[in-house]
Order: sequence, then structure tokens, then C-alpha cells
Amino acid sequence: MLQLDYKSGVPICEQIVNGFIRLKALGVLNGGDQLPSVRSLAIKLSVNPNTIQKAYAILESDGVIYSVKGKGSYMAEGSSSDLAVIKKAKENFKQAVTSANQLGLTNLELKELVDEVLKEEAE
Amino acid sequence: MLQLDYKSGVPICEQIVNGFIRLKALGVLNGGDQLPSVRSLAIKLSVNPNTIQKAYAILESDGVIYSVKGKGSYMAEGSSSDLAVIKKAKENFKQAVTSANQLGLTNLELKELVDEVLKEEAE
DNA sequence: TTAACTGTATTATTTCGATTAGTACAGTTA
DNA sequence: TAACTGTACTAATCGAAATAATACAGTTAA
Repeated sequence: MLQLDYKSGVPICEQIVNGFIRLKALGVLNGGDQLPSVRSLAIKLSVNPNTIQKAYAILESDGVIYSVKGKGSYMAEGSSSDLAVIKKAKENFKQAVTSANQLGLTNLELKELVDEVLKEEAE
Repeated sequence: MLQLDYKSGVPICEQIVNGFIRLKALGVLNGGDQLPSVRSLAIKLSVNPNTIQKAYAILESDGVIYSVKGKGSYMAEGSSSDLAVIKKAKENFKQAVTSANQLGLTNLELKELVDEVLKEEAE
């Protein structure tokens, strides 16, 4: 369900946040679905519960999930494409495209790089 | 000439490396042009000389610049530095693809964004 | 030759963010 | 009541990045 890369340099908390956003965007998790509890996910991922807590707090403030004390945390309703984080991600990517293009990379080259990266990711 | 964002989270050293690569790619700096000295740039950017030293060392190992003890550091000539610039641009872009994909953006969506941006650029 | 530049090297220290650790409190449910 | 849930808080640990302080070596011009 969630896959962490402990040696990627990307903060664990951020990986968890992005992971749930991804699961929502891909339709693996839908509005109303319950997330693992803070403690159980911490054990499963072998990280500190505080790290999960922090990730869930960020997800909630981003409107991706909502939490109910004593019950659990749940995926928020609504289209993932409407999420502010997705919009921000698109803006960041467009910025990257602009930068790469200014450094001389062509449309075709950029698309080849997209394929190259996503092929690696799939493994 | 070089613009740093101290609160971006991106290491200063990395910003300096990318900055000179960008200046080379944009034609602001050309082969043979002398770079600011380690100490003067450190003062100008209000950072430690060791940070500049580290950035220059990375640029030199990447073939973007060359340094002569006692004289200074200079932009590398022609193809070698061009290759380094392209290589760096590709690395940066691949990183952006990975980030965007982690948030759920698909191969197709990313390619559409590439088209969207480059269509705007062409105008 | 000397003074003032240049790059380079080295070690120690500081700083800061991320994470861990431990504990406590509050709400829900069987 | 017991065992779950989320939440809050402080302290400690860890590591990467940057700083600090020197020292050494080559170049250049007065």
C-alpha cells in the first residue's frame, strides 16, 4: 500500500504525505475510506508514531483526509484533481519543464525522460 | 548575476552549482569567462567561503568550469561543459518527474503538461 | 622581493530540520 | 472496563549543511 525509501533523502513524513495523495489520485483509496491508525502504520513502516501523526496532520490541513478523535482518519470526499496539492504539483512540474527547456532540452527529449523515469518507477 | 533563496530549503551549495550551469546555458557566461573568486563571491552572497569552494569543486568535477591555482576559476570551453549542462538539466528534470509522479500524476498527464508549457513558450 | 591576490585542504564547531522517544490526555467502542 | 482511536507536548538524538578558523601553494604586479 505504501512504499518507503529510507535512503532516498526524501523525509519519511513527506513520503507518507505524498503516498496517500497518490493513492487517492490513483483511485486506490476513495472518499470515506479509513486509513490505518497512527500507531499501527508506525509499526508497519517501522517509523515513529509521531512521524505518522505529523503526516496525518499535514494531510488534514491540506484537505486530503479528515480525522475523528477516538475513531480514526478517513479519506476526504471530492475529486483528487481539485486538491490544492495536485495543483501545486502541476505548477512545480511546469516550472521544471520551463527550466529544462531553457537549458536546451526539447519537447521530445523531455517526453523520453518522462518515459525513462516512469519505467524505472514501475519496477 | 546569481540569485539565492536562503529559505527555499535547497542547499546553498546546490543553488550556486545550478546557478552557474544556468548562466552558461543561457549564454550569460561563455567558455573562458572568469568566475568571481571564492572569497569575493562568498562576501557578495553572504555565505561561507567553504560553501563556494565546495560548489566550485563540484562544478569542476562536472566539467562546467576549470580552476587554476593562483589565478582563478573559468568557464570551460565548448562541448565538455555543454555536455555537463545537458546532463545536469536532465537530472533536474528527472527529479521533477519523480516528484510529480509520487503525487499521482500519470505519464500521460505529464506529457500533456510538457506540451502545454512548450506551446506557451513558442508564442 | 614583497604584498595581495588566487585556489585548495583540513579539522572542529555550529546550526537546523527530521526523527525518535516517552508520556499524557481525550474520545469511541465492544 | 479494556482496548482501541487521535492529539499534544517536551526532550533527546541524529545527520547534513553550513560556518569558522587556519594553513599551504601558485600567480601577479608594484
